[in-house]
Amino acid sequence: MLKISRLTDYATMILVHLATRPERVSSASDIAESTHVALPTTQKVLKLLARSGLVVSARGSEGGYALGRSANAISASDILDVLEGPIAITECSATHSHCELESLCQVGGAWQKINKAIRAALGDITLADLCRPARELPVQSLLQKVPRSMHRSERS
Amino acid sequence: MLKISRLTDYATMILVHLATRPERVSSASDIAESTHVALPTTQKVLKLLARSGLVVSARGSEGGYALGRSANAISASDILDVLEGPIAITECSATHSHCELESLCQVGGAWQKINKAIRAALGDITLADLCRPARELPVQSLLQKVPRSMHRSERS
DNA sequence: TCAATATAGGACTATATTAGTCCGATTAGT
DNA sequence: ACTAATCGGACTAATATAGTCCTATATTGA
Repeated sequence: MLKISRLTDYATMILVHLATRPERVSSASDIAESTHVALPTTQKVLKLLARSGLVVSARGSEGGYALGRSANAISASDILDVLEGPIAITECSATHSHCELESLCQVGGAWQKINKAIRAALGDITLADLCRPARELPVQSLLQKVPRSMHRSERS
Repeated sequence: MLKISRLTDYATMILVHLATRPERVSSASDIAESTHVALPTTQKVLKLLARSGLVVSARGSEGGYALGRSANAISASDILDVLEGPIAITECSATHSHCELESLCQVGGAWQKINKAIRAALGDITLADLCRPARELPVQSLLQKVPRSMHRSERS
């Protein structure tokens, strides 16, 4: 819950990188070098982003990628939709459909509603916001333990 | 992102079940039968819940489980903390603290902020809310939970 | 006290998801 | 034509999650 995949993390970095270079296209290898994400992974992410329209691509020599639209027209939920799909917080499996305890089945609906509200809130946060330094935001100290696996170990 | 694990789903169902029976303790096998979750899995979830204090347990004959506190004193984020841990949305690993591209490193901080806002909102949703039909949920407060400075701006 | 009934803790396996790499094809510029 | 790119997708590896099972311990009541 509330964990974004590493690919989404990379995608965000890549998009921020592109947002700072609105004029020109950047090749996958340039982006990989700048973001310190391994090249094959960078390529994979860029392909997903390009297919969704969040970035536009130019093939061939001197080709590369650029933002598909301006940074404040790209929302956090746009990014999540591309990298993780419009996944529901839970799916009420068919095996529960004949459940006689309807109060339990409604729980799934509650999670869905929560999910929808969160996505809506995320729709108001833009890539331009993400480009701004985090320290400009009201700081609330939050000590969270992070699993080893969530670290960006793949970055070179 | 925004996907709860199946175990969390089970836990919620189990808690809702217990919330409807505040007077007596229910054994794991009773709960398994009522929720249609396999017994070993039910036991696993209950053990986690008991360890966290969300439910209290009584061992031995005539033992079982009951809610550790009233349903409106248990929040959605309490449940998530127990089943999924206080996971961060991303974390910039210490080995990259010397990264020369500060703007990219700050992206993680923005996700953290978003995560915190969501968790805070989830802290306001109680087990009692989850027992009620989904349309009565107080989720609209979510939008206010995101720091103002992160909302869409006209800048750039 | 003994037997029956529970939970407690944790090891273990199986499964699903995610990450990462690589290959061949296509496209565009020089 | 040659070179430098993206495109699509297959494939493997790594990781996380789910689910099961075994042994120990506690409680109750006959």
